[in-house]
Amino acid sequence: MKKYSIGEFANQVGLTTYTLRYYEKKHLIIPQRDANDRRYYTDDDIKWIGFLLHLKGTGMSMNEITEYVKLRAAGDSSIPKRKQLLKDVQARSLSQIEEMKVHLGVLSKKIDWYDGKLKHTISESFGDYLKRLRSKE
Amino acid sequence: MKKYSIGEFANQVGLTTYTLRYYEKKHLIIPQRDANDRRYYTDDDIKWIGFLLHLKGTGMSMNEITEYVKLRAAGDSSIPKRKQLLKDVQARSLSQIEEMKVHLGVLSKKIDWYDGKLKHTISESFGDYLKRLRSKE
DNA sequence: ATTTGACTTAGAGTGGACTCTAAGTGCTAA
DNA sequence: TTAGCACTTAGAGTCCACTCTAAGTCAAAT
Repeated sequence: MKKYSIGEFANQVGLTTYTLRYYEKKHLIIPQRDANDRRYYTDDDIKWIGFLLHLKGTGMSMNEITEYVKLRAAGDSSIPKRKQLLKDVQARSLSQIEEMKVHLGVLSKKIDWYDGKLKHTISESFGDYLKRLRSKE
Repeated sequence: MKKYSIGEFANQVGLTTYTLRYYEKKHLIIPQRDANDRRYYTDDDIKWIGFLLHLKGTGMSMNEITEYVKLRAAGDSSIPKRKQLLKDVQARSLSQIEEMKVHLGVLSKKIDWYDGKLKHTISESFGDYLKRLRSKE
C-alpha cells in the first residue's frame, strides 16, 4: 500500500501540513512513522480524512469528531453510540439548513425591496422569528 | 416612541448587554444617549437588529455587516452596491446549503451503514468531492 | 444616609480552528 | 561537502465573535 509523506498527503487531501499536524494534536488522525520518525499516511488515511471533512462539513466541531474517534477506538461495542452521535449531528445539521432558509427568505425580500419591487420593511417577521427561537428552548 | 435601556433591549432581542456593546464597538448598532449618557434604543433599533440577525444567519461576518452599515450611511447612492453585496451573500449562502447537503448525504450513508443496511465505506465519493472543490477555485 | 441595582468605561480573557516561527535533523543532488 | 529541501518539535501568534472584570456613576428604595 502506498505511503504518503505529510507534504504529499496534504496535497492529496487539500489541507496544509500545519493543519494535519494540528489534527494530530487533536487526535483526529494519527499517521504512522518511518525509521527516521517521519510521518507517513496511507490510503486508509485518505479515506478517513475524507469522511472527517464530510463530518466537519455538516457542522461537527473538532471536539465532536474527537469524541467520534474515541468511540471508534473503543471497538464495535460503541457502534450504537456512534450511530446516535451521527444521528444527532444529522438532525442538527438539517435544522441549521432550515434556519438558514428562513434567513435567506428575509434576505430575498430585502433584495426585492432594493429592486424596487416592494416598498415596506422586512422587519415585521422578526417578532415571529424571536418567538420561534424561544419556543425551541 | 418607546425607549429601551440596554438591559430591556437585550431582553427584547435575545442578546446580552455585552454583545450589544460589542456590536456598538464594531459600529453595527449605535444607540442614542439620555441626559446621563446612558444608552437608549428604539423600535427602529429592534427592527435593525432583527435584520442584522437575519444577515448573520445567512453566514455574513461582522465585518461584512459593518461594510453594509457603512454603505447604508453613505445614502441612497450606495443602493446598487448594497443590493450587490446582499446578492453575493445570498449566492454564497445558497451554495453553502448545497455543500451541506452533499455532506449530509455522506452522513446518511454512514448512518445507514451503522444500521446494517449498507456493507461498505462511504469513501469512494471523496475523490469526486475533492475534484469538485478544486474546480471551484 | 446608605444600599441596591442597572448602568458606564477600558481593557483583559476565552474558545475554536487554525497558521506560523524557530531551531534542528537528515536525505539528495551538484 | 555543502547547499537545498522536506521534514521534525514546542510553542507563539492570528482572527473571530464574543464574554467578562474592575472600577466607577447615578437614581430609587429603605
